[in-house]
Amino acid sequence: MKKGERKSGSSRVFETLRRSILEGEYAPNARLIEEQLAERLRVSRTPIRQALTMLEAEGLVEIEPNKGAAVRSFSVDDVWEIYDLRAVLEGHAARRAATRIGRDELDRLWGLAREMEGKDRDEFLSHEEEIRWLVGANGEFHGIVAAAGRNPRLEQLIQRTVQVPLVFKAFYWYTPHEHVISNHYHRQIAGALEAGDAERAEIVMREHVYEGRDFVIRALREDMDA
Amino acid sequence: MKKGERKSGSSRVFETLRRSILEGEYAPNARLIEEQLAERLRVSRTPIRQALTMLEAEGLVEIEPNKGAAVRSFSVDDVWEIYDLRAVLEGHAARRAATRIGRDELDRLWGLAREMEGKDRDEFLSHEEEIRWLVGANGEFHGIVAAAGRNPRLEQLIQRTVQVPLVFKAFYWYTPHEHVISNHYHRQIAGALEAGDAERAEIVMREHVYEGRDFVIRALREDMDA
DNA sequence: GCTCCTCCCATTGTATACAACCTAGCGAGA
DNA sequence: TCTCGCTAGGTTGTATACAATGGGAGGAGC
Repeated sequence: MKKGERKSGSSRVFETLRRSILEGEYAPNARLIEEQLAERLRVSRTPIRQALTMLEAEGLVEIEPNKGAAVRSFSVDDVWEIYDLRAVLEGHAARRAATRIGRDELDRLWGLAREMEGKDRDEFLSHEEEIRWLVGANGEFHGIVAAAGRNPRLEQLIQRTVQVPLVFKAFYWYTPHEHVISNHYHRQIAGALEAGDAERAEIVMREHVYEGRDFVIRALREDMDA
Repeated sequence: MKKGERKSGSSRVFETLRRSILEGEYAPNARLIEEQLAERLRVSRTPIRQALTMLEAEGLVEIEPNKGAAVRSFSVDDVWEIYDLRAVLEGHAARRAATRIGRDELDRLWGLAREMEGKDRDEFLSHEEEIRWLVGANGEFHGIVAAAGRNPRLEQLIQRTVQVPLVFKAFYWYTPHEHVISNHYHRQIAGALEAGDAERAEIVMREHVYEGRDFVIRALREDMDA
């Protein structure tokens, strides 16, 4: 028996649009016109509308009644808010995870931490591919911690809070220095979790998030000045 | 048709269904059949489907592909999860609110605290009406604190986390003793916020939430035994 | 009696037709 | 020139028709 859930058209549309938005294919504030999307994705407007409704709930698009949907834009204040939430939510997840995480999850965390440092990874990737890989690996790392908190609602909230277009863009701006810092925190987090030290896990995770926040905000300002 | 009603059909349907579910009009796990709802609410299936999609995002209904929507049910574990989140989210909101809340909001908090204690309230209400009033007042109290955290995303997360059918039911189970405790915490919270004591505001709010959690869990177990 | 198979119907998923609405653009009058 | 109002085109909101899915009743075979 396959684990596969039968994908209805609307959820395929939903996932497609979500990816496109997260990867920045649609610019912030770009209008999403139902008929255009329908034609592009070879479905009628019905599943498009359903997907847009779901995307609005996820906070990725904004729908104004009788005016339509647009890709949500994120101001510097929004970024600040988001990271404030991430610190609280992911910190709490880390705290819970410290007493709940399993051996296999810890192994995966250490493995990811090593790989993100460039070790155990000998394939040649283009810059674009490497970024994409890093986004995935980093996402998986944080996802494992979130899941190890063993509170599905918390996990979902984190998922929704983290998934914004900027996260993808941010990795383009990272310099080797930022990666070193980030990797350092990943090891610290894995260490605290392995030690079962809930207090330290939360603190370190929060610091990691704040570090990311400060960098992204700095980068955003520079980007705006340029 | 009355003038000034700008709301589209689907959002009216959404609000109607939401209220009904929150107030327990539809039992947990009850199937929500589109055509029945359509007939009852005098609209076609289209806005019904849209509303159901939104309700699923809010976590109030569960939609299984090709099988339809059902009112989501909440296990004891779910309740535990929810209150765990509430403690973190509302605690954080209270912390933030301590340095951001305004005079008028504080006044309203004190006013609500007094009213919930039965003071300044001389109308005669039936038990049903009183419960309904208390749910509203308590919701407003917590809503003000959440809003005073000045992070709209946090506020929204709290809203979605708090709004589950059980919250409404729980008030039916409260005895005078529980009300005394709850009111005591409300005063403590307002006091900490007025003093600008962020640390204490967070701690007291968390205690308040945990108090509620323990009571609801106890009540749920008794309810299941009976 | 038990299992399996098939068909049927209730219900959901999608497409399309139509109504309501918003906005841009033009022109008339002050 | 500026403002107001009107019309037209484009887009969203809703209704309806049709296709696809799933589950259950009932019968055939053992």
